[in-house]
Amino acid sequence: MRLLHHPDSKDIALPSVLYALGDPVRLEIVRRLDQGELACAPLCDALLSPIAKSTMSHHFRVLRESGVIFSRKEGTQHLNSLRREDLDQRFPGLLTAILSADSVG
Amino acid sequence: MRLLHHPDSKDIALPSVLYALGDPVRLEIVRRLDQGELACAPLCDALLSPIAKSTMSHHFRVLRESGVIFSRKEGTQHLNSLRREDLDQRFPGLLTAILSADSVG
DNA sequence: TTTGATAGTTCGACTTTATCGAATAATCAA
DNA sequence: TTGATTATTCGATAAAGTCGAACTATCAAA
Repeated sequence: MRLLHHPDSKDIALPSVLYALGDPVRLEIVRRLDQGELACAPLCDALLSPIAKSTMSHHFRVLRESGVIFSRKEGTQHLNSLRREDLDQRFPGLLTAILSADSVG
Repeated sequence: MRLLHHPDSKDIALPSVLYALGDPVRLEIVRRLDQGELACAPLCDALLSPIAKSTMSHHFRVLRESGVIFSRKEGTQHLNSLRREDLDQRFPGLLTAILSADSVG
């Protein structure tokens, strides 16, 4: 198993973060992670439209490599969480504005 | 000349806005438009890396159709401006957080 | 009007990225 | 070891981005 790459807080770039969040599926993932740590499978099940596992894997990688989420391995599953502190420190107000926005928006 | 399409304020969607801003060139355009209305050409000249006119045209379309900018035709040129009020009303704090972020971000 | 210059858009080709299903790897429990 | 669960990787197809060339629109000067 390859080590999961997470950028340092200082290396989290705004365009990458916005890009990562600029996809409806990934934005929905982030909304749910705001409630707490979750594995891929329950997130996948919770989505409105069915998405292939491989595609979900891709979405998690984009979120992880942009610095939006942190993934830790626990048994057979990966538990994902929002990097709230890092993001708040790096881009104050951004995550709050995004998560407090009308979810229909 | 086809009419330029601008979404109604209420139809501005968060994922689309984040997607539009999730590109370094478009983010740079928005940063400059925060200083005031500008046509494409001066923006194009001001960019760090040279971008083809046709590509710039594409970027402006993405920004316009997502509701981030307003474009009005004046003579041979299009003057672009940020839809600050609409965005602030729709997603409070978002644009402020993005524009006040470290530009190196 | 016609000509020329300026500002952007559209088109076709090529490159890059996204999505999917199938196959694979990793972990745990029986 | 076998089987079940969880997620990643691979190869193929579909979608989106980028470019230069050709085109349209507008204005100004002759």
